[in-house]
Amino acid sequence: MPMDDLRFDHGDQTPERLRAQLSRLVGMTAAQTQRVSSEALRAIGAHKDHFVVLAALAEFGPASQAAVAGRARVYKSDLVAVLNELEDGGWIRRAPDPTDKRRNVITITAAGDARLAELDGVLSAVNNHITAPLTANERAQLFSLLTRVNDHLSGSPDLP
Amino acid sequence: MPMDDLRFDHGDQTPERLRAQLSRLVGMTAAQTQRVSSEALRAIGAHKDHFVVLAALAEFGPASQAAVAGRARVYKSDLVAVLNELEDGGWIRRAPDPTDKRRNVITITAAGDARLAELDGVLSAVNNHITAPLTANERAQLFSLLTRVNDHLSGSPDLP
DNA sequence: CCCATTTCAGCGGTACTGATATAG
DNA sequence: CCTATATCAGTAACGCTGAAATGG
Repeated sequence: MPMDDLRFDHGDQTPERLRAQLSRLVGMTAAQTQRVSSEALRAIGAHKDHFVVLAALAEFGPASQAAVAGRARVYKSDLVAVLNELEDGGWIRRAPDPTDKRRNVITITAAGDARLAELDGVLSAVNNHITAPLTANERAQLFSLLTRVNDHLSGSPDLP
Repeated sequence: MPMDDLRFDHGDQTPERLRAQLSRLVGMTAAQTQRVSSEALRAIGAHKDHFVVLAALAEFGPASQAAVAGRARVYKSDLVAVLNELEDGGWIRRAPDPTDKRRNVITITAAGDARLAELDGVLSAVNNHITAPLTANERAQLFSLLTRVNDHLSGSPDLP
Protein backbone atom coordinates (compact mmCIF):
# COMPACT_ATOMS: atom_id res chain seq x y z
CA MET A 1 0.00 0.00 0.00
CA PRO A 2 1.61 3.26 -1.16
CA MET A 3 2.07 6.17 1.21
CA ASP A 4 2.52 9.77 0.18
CA ASP A 5 5.77 11.21 1.38
CA LEU A 6 4.66 14.72 2.28
CA ARG A 7 4.91 15.90 5.86
CA PHE A 8 1.65 16.87 7.52
CA ASP A 9 1.21 20.62 7.54
CA HIS A 10 1.11 21.79 11.08
CA GLY A 11 2.37 25.30 11.62
CA ASP A 12 6.03 24.13 11.87
CA GLN A 13 7.55 23.45 15.29
CA THR A 14 4.35 22.62 17.11
CA PRO A 15 4.09 22.34 20.85
CA GLU A 16 0.59 20.93 20.44
CA ARG A 17 1.46 17.61 18.94
CA LEU A 18 -1.07 15.93 21.16
CA ARG A 19 -4.07 17.51 19.49
CA ALA A 20 -2.52 17.48 16.03
CA GLN A 21 -2.87 13.86 14.98
CA LEU A 22 -5.97 13.06 13.01
CA SER A 23 -5.60 9.34 13.51
CA ARG A 24 -5.75 9.87 17.25
CA LEU A 25 -8.64 12.31 17.02
CA VAL A 26 -10.76 10.01 14.90
CA GLY A 27 -9.93 7.10 17.14
CA MET A 28 -10.98 8.92 20.28
CA THR A 29 -14.17 10.11 18.67
CA ALA A 30 -14.99 6.62 17.48
CA ALA A 31 -14.44 5.18 20.94
CA GLN A 32 -16.83 7.68 22.46
CA THR A 33 -19.50 7.31 19.81
CA GLN A 34 -19.28 3.54 20.04
CA ARG A 35 -19.73 3.70 23.76
CA VAL A 36 -22.83 5.86 23.44
CA SER A 37 -24.30 3.87 20.59
CA SER A 38 -23.72 0.40 21.97
CA GLU A 39 -25.11 1.52 25.31
CA ALA A 40 -28.30 2.66 23.61
CA LEU A 41 -28.53 -0.52 21.54
CA ARG A 42 -27.82 -2.79 24.47
CA ALA A 43 -30.76 -1.19 26.28
CA ILE A 44 -33.04 -2.79 23.70
CA GLY A 45 -31.03 -6.00 23.33
CA ALA A 46 -29.25 -5.22 20.08
CA HIS A 47 -25.75 -4.72 18.72
CA LYS A 48 -24.66 -2.44 15.96
CA ASP A 49 -24.33 -5.34 13.53
CA HIS A 50 -28.03 -6.05 13.95
CA PHE A 51 -28.75 -2.73 12.35
CA VAL A 52 -26.36 -3.05 9.45
CA VAL A 53 -27.51 -6.53 8.58
CA LEU A 54 -31.21 -5.69 8.73
CA ALA A 55 -30.59 -2.52 6.73
CA ALA A 56 -28.70 -4.44 4.07
CA LEU A 57 -31.54 -6.95 3.80
CA ALA A 58 -34.17 -4.22 3.60
CA GLU A 59 -32.22 -2.32 1.00
CA PHE A 60 -31.09 -5.16 -1.27
CA GLY A 61 -33.56 -7.94 -0.56
CA PRO A 62 -32.98 -11.57 0.35
CA ALA A 63 -29.48 -12.89 -0.26
CA SER A 64 -26.92 -15.48 0.74
CA GLN A 65 -24.86 -14.91 3.87
CA ALA A 66 -21.81 -14.14 1.78
CA ALA A 67 -23.70 -11.44 -0.12
CA VAL A 68 -25.12 -9.96 3.06
CA ALA A 69 -21.68 -9.94 4.63
CA GLY A 70 -20.33 -8.03 1.67
CA ARG A 71 -23.12 -5.48 1.67
CA ALA A 72 -23.15 -4.91 5.40
CA ARG A 73 -19.34 -4.99 5.56
CA VAL A 74 -19.38 -7.59 8.30
CA TYR A 75 -17.05 -10.55 8.29
CA LYS A 76 -18.71 -13.77 7.20
CA SER A 77 -17.39 -15.47 10.30
CA ASP A 78 -18.93 -12.84 12.54
CA LEU A 79 -22.17 -12.81 10.59
CA VAL A 80 -23.09 -16.29 11.78
CA ALA A 81 -23.68 -15.25 15.38
CA VAL A 82 -25.51 -12.08 14.31
CA LEU A 83 -27.88 -14.09 12.15
CA ASN A 84 -28.45 -16.56 14.97
CA GLU A 85 -29.54 -13.72 17.21
CA LEU A 86 -31.71 -12.11 14.55
CA GLU A 87 -33.29 -15.47 13.82
CA ASP A 88 -34.00 -16.03 17.50
CA GLY A 89 -35.77 -12.68 17.58
CA GLY A 90 -37.85 -13.63 14.55
CA TRP A 91 -36.40 -10.72 12.59
CA ILE A 92 -34.92 -12.78 9.76
CA ARG A 93 -35.42 -16.24 8.24
CA ARG A 94 -32.58 -18.51 7.23
CA ALA A 95 -33.61 -21.05 4.60
CA PRO A 96 -31.46 -23.40 2.52
CA ASP A 97 -31.12 -22.30 -1.10
CA PRO A 98 -32.62 -25.02 -3.33
CA THR A 99 -30.51 -23.92 -6.29
CA ASP A 100 -27.22 -24.08 -4.39
CA LYS A 101 -27.08 -26.31 -1.38
CA ARG A 102 -24.09 -24.52 0.07
CA ARG A 103 -26.09 -21.36 0.55
CA ASN A 104 -28.66 -20.07 2.98
CA VAL A 105 -31.13 -17.50 1.77
CA ILE A 106 -31.57 -14.78 4.36
CA THR A 107 -34.86 -12.91 4.34
CA ILE A 108 -36.04 -10.10 6.56
CA THR A 109 -39.44 -10.65 8.17
CA ALA A 110 -42.21 -8.13 8.88
CA ALA A 111 -41.07 -8.11 12.48
CA GLY A 112 -37.59 -7.46 11.13
CA ASP A 113 -38.79 -4.37 9.29
CA ALA A 114 -40.28 -3.07 12.51
CA ARG A 115 -37.11 -3.91 14.40
CA LEU A 116 -35.08 -2.06 11.81
CA ALA A 117 -37.25 1.02 12.24
CA GLU A 118 -36.73 0.77 15.98
CA LEU A 119 -32.96 0.49 15.63
CA ASP A 120 -32.96 3.31 13.12
CA GLY A 121 -34.76 5.51 15.62
CA VAL A 122 -32.32 4.72 18.39
CA LEU A 123 -29.29 5.30 16.18
CA SER A 124 -30.71 8.53 14.83
CA ALA A 125 -31.14 9.82 18.35
CA VAL A 126 -27.57 8.77 19.08
CA ASN A 127 -26.33 10.57 16.00
CA ASN A 128 -28.16 13.69 17.02
CA HIS A 129 -26.64 13.52 20.43
CA ILE A 130 -23.17 13.03 19.00
CA THR A 131 -23.45 15.95 16.61
CA ALA A 132 -25.35 18.21 19.01
CA PRO A 133 -22.79 21.04 18.87
CA LEU A 134 -22.84 21.14 15.06
CA THR A 135 -25.22 22.94 12.73
CA ALA A 136 -27.06 21.00 10.05
CA ASN A 137 -24.57 22.25 7.50
CA GLU A 138 -21.64 21.20 9.61
CA ARG A 139 -23.13 17.76 10.14
CA ALA A 140 -23.41 17.34 6.40
CA GLN A 141 -19.83 18.56 5.94
CA LEU A 142 -18.49 16.17 8.54
CA PHE A 143 -20.42 13.37 6.97
CA SER A 144 -19.13 14.14 3.51
CA LEU A 145 -15.52 14.52 4.60
CA LEU A 146 -15.55 11.27 6.54
CA THR A 147 -17.19 9.47 3.64
CA ARG A 148 -14.46 10.60 1.30
CA VAL A 149 -11.70 9.57 3.67
CA ASN A 150 -13.43 6.29 4.27
CA ASP A 151 -13.90 5.52 0.58
CA HIS A 152 -10.32 6.44 -0.08
CA LEU A 153 -8.99 4.13 2.60
CA SER A 154 -11.19 1.14 1.97
CA GLY A 155 -11.36 1.06 -1.78
CA SER A 156 -14.18 -1.42 -1.04
CA PRO A 157 -12.26 -4.67 -1.21
CA ASP A 158 -14.30 -7.73 -0.25
CA LEU A 159 -13.96 -8.97 3.27
CA PRO A 160 -12.61 -12.54 3.66
CA MET B 1 -26.35 11.09 30.25
CA PRO B 2 -29.07 13.10 28.46
CA MET B 3 -29.97 12.38 24.88
CA ASP B 4 -31.71 14.83 22.59
CA ASP B 5 -35.00 13.56 21.34
CA LEU B 6 -34.89 14.87 17.80
CA ARG B 7 -34.77 12.43 14.91
CA PHE B 8 -31.71 12.62 12.71
CA ASP B 9 -32.36 14.56 9.57
CA HIS B 10 -31.94 12.30 6.61
CA GLY B 11 -34.06 13.17 3.62
CA ASP B 12 -37.11 11.28 5.02
CA GLN B 13 -37.77 7.67 4.00
CA THR B 14 -34.22 6.71 3.15
CA PRO B 15 -33.26 3.57 1.30
CA GLU B 16 -29.61 4.34 2.08
CA ARG B 17 -29.65 3.70 5.78
CA LEU B 18 -26.36 1.89 5.51
CA ARG B 19 -24.39 4.99 4.67
CA ALA B 20 -26.45 7.31 6.82
CA GLN B 21 -25.22 6.56 10.32
CA LEU B 22 -22.44 8.77 11.55
CA SER B 23 -21.53 6.45 14.38
CA ARG B 24 -20.90 3.70 11.87
CA LEU B 25 -19.00 5.99 9.53
CA VAL B 26 -16.69 7.29 12.20
CA GLY B 27 -16.17 3.77 13.49
CA MET B 28 -15.18 2.40 10.11
CA THR B 29 -12.88 5.32 9.47
CA ALA B 30 -11.24 4.86 12.84
CA ALA B 31 -10.69 1.16 12.22
CA GLN B 32 -9.00 1.88 8.91
CA THR B 33 -6.83 4.69 10.19
CA GLN B 34 -5.82 2.66 13.20
CA ARG B 35 -4.84 -0.22 10.98
CA VAL B 36 -2.69 2.03 8.82
CA SER B 37 -1.13 3.88 11.71
CA SER B 38 -0.36 0.91 13.91
CA GLU B 39 1.13 -0.90 10.93
CA ALA B 40 3.46 2.02 10.34
CA LEU B 41 4.35 2.26 14.01
CA ARG B 42 4.90 -1.45 14.41
CA ALA B 43 7.41 -1.28 11.57
CA ILE B 44 9.65 0.75 13.87
CA GLY B 45 8.72 -1.10 17.04
CA ALA B 46 6.28 1.40 18.51
CA HIS B 47 2.63 1.68 19.48
CA LYS B 48 0.44 4.74 19.33
CA ASP B 49 0.66 5.24 23.09
CA HIS B 50 4.41 5.69 22.76
CA PHE B 51 3.77 8.82 20.78
CA VAL B 52 1.17 10.35 23.08
CA VAL B 53 3.21 9.74 26.18
CA LEU B 54 6.43 11.14 24.73
CA ALA B 55 4.52 14.12 23.34
CA ALA B 56 2.93 14.81 26.71
CA LEU B 57 6.34 14.70 28.38
CA ALA B 58 7.89 16.97 25.77
CA GLU B 59 5.05 19.45 25.99
CA PHE B 60 4.54 19.61 29.76
CA GLY B 61 7.85 18.46 31.18
CA PRO B 62 8.61 15.79 33.78
CA ALA B 63 5.65 14.58 35.81
CA SER B 64 4.22 11.75 37.84
CA GLN B 65 2.62 8.83 36.09
CA ALA B 66 -0.82 9.98 37.16
CA ALA B 67 -0.20 13.41 35.62
CA VAL B 68 1.19 11.93 32.42
CA ALA B 69 -1.78 9.60 32.19
CA GLY B 70 -4.16 12.53 32.48
CA ARG B 71 -2.34 14.60 29.88
CA ALA B 72 -1.91 11.80 27.38
CA ARG B 73 -5.41 10.47 28.08
CA VAL B 74 -4.08 6.98 28.71
CA TYR B 75 -5.33 4.88 31.60
CA LYS B 76 -2.92 4.74 34.50
CA SER B 77 -3.12 0.97 34.44
CA ASP B 78 -2.14 0.85 30.77
CA LEU B 79 0.55 3.45 31.20
CA VAL B 80 2.68 1.08 33.23
CA ALA B 81 3.49 -1.20 30.31
CA VAL B 82 4.03 1.75 27.97
CA LEU B 83 6.54 3.29 30.36
CA ASN B 84 8.30 -0.05 30.74
CA GLU B 85 8.78 -0.20 26.99
CA LEU B 86 9.86 3.42 26.73
CA GLU B 87 12.30 2.89 29.58
CA ASP B 88 13.76 -0.19 27.92
CA GLY B 89 14.34 1.89 24.80
CA GLY B 90 16.10 4.57 26.84
CA TRP B 91 13.52 7.14 25.81
CA ILE B 92 12.34 8.02 29.31
CA ARG B 93 13.65 7.77 32.85
CA ARG B 94 11.56 6.65 35.80
CA ALA B 95 12.88 7.92 39.11
CA PRO B 96 11.27 7.87 42.56
CA ASP B 97 10.02 11.28 43.69
CA PRO B 98 11.91 12.27 46.87
CA THR B 99 9.13 14.61 47.96
CA ASP B 100 6.39 11.99 47.64
CA LYS B 101 7.44 8.39 47.84
CA ARG B 102 4.29 7.15 46.13
CA ARG B 103 5.27 8.85 42.91
CA ASN B 104 7.66 8.23 40.09
CA VAL B 105 8.98 11.20 38.19
CA ILE B 106 8.95 10.51 34.48
CA THR B 107 11.45 12.40 32.36
CA ILE B 108 11.99 12.30 28.62
CA THR B 109 15.62 11.73 27.58
CA ALA B 110 17.51 13.19 24.63
CA ALA B 111 17.03 9.88 22.87
CA GLY B 112 13.34 10.25 23.69
CA ASP B 113 13.19 13.61 21.96
CA ALA B 114 14.70 12.04 18.87
CA ARG B 115 12.31 9.11 19.09
CA LEU B 116 9.39 11.52 19.37
CA ALA B 117 10.53 13.30 16.22
CA GLU B 118 10.71 9.94 14.48
CA LEU B 119 7.22 8.95 15.58
CA ASP B 120 5.92 12.38 14.66
CA GLY B 121 7.30 11.94 11.17
CA VAL B 122 5.73 8.53 10.74
CA LEU B 123 2.36 9.70 12.03
CA SER B 124 2.45 12.81 9.90
CA ALA B 125 2.99 10.68 6.83
CA VAL B 126 0.12 8.48 7.94
CA ASN B 127 -2.12 11.49 8.39
CA ASN B 128 -1.22 12.75 4.95
CA HIS B 129 -2.03 9.40 3.49
CA ILE B 130 -5.35 9.25 5.29
CA THR B 131 -6.41 12.72 4.18
CA ALA B 132 -4.96 12.45 0.71
CA PRO B 133 -8.26 13.17 -1.08
CA LEU B 134 -8.88 16.34 0.94
CA THR B 135 -7.61 19.85 0.34
CA ALA B 136 -5.75 21.67 3.09
CA ASN B 137 -8.91 23.57 3.91
CA GLU B 138 -10.93 20.43 4.11
CA ARG B 139 -8.40 18.79 6.37
CA ALA B 140 -8.63 21.73 8.72
CA GLN B 141 -12.42 21.58 8.62
CA LEU B 142 -12.50 17.87 9.36
CA PHE B 143 -10.08 18.40 12.16
CA SER B 144 -12.13 21.20 13.67
CA LEU B 145 -15.43 19.36 13.36
CA LEU B 146 -14.05 16.21 14.96
CA THR B 147 -12.46 18.22 17.73
CA ARG B 148 -15.77 19.84 18.57
CA VAL B 149 -17.62 16.52 18.57
CA ASN B 150 -14.88 14.99 20.64
CA ASP B 151 -14.84 17.76 23.22
CA HIS B 152 -18.58 17.64 23.45
CA LEU B 153 -18.63 13.90 24.07
CA SER B 154 -15.74 13.67 26.49
CA GLY B 155 -16.17 16.81 28.55
CA SER B 156 -12.58 15.96 29.62
CA PRO B 157 -13.30 13.99 32.75
CA ASP B 158 -10.23 12.47 34.37
CA LEU B 159 -9.52 8.86 33.61
CA PRO B 160 -9.64 6.50 36.62
C1' DC C 1 -9.22 7.14 58.64
C1' DC C 2 -9.49 8.46 54.08
C1' DC C 3 -7.25 9.54 49.79
C1' DA C 4 -3.47 9.20 46.05
C1' DT C 5 -0.27 6.55 43.44
C1' DT C 6 1.54 2.60 41.08
C1' DT C 7 0.88 -1.94 39.59
C1' DC C 8 -1.47 -6.21 38.27
C1' DA C 9 -5.12 -9.00 36.72
C1' DG C 10 -9.00 -9.38 34.11
C1' DC C 11 -13.30 -8.23 31.01
C1' DG C 12 -16.01 -7.13 26.91
C1' DG C 13 -16.42 -5.79 22.41
C1' DT C 14 -14.23 -5.27 17.89
C1' DA C 15 -11.64 -6.22 13.66
C1' DC C 16 -9.52 -9.82 11.74
C1' DT C 17 -7.31 -14.67 10.46
C1' DG C 18 -7.32 -19.48 9.82
C1' DA C 19 -9.16 -24.09 9.54
C1' DT C 20 -12.81 -27.41 8.49
C1' DA C 21 -16.72 -29.58 6.25
C1' DT C 22 -19.76 -29.51 2.52
C1' DA C 23 -21.07 -28.61 -2.05
C1' DG C 24 -20.64 -26.47 -6.91
C1' DC D 1 -9.14 -30.34 -8.85
C1' DC D 2 -10.06 -25.97 -7.50
C1' DT D 3 -13.31 -22.67 -5.62
C1' DA D 4 -17.20 -20.99 -2.78
C1' DT D 5 -20.05 -21.22 1.25
C1' DA D 6 -21.20 -21.48 6.08
C1' DT D 7 -19.36 -22.36 10.49
C1' DC D 8 -16.12 -22.60 14.33
C1' DA D 9 -12.04 -21.47 16.86
C1' DG D 10 -8.94 -18.32 18.09
C1' DT D 11 -5.89 -13.82 18.13
C1' DA D 12 -4.45 -8.94 18.94
C1' DA D 13 -5.13 -4.51 20.27
C1' DC D 14 -8.11 -1.40 22.71
C1' DG D 15 -10.83 0.93 26.20
C1' DC D 16 -12.01 0.20 30.61
C1' DT D 17 -12.77 -1.68 35.63
C1' DG D 18 -11.40 -3.42 39.99
C1' DA D 19 -8.43 -4.60 43.52
C1' DA D 20 -3.98 -4.79 46.04
C1' DA D 21 0.06 -2.63 48.10
C1' DT D 22 2.40 1.35 49.60
C1' DG D 23 2.53 5.89 51.26
C1' DG D 24 0.60 10.96 52.20
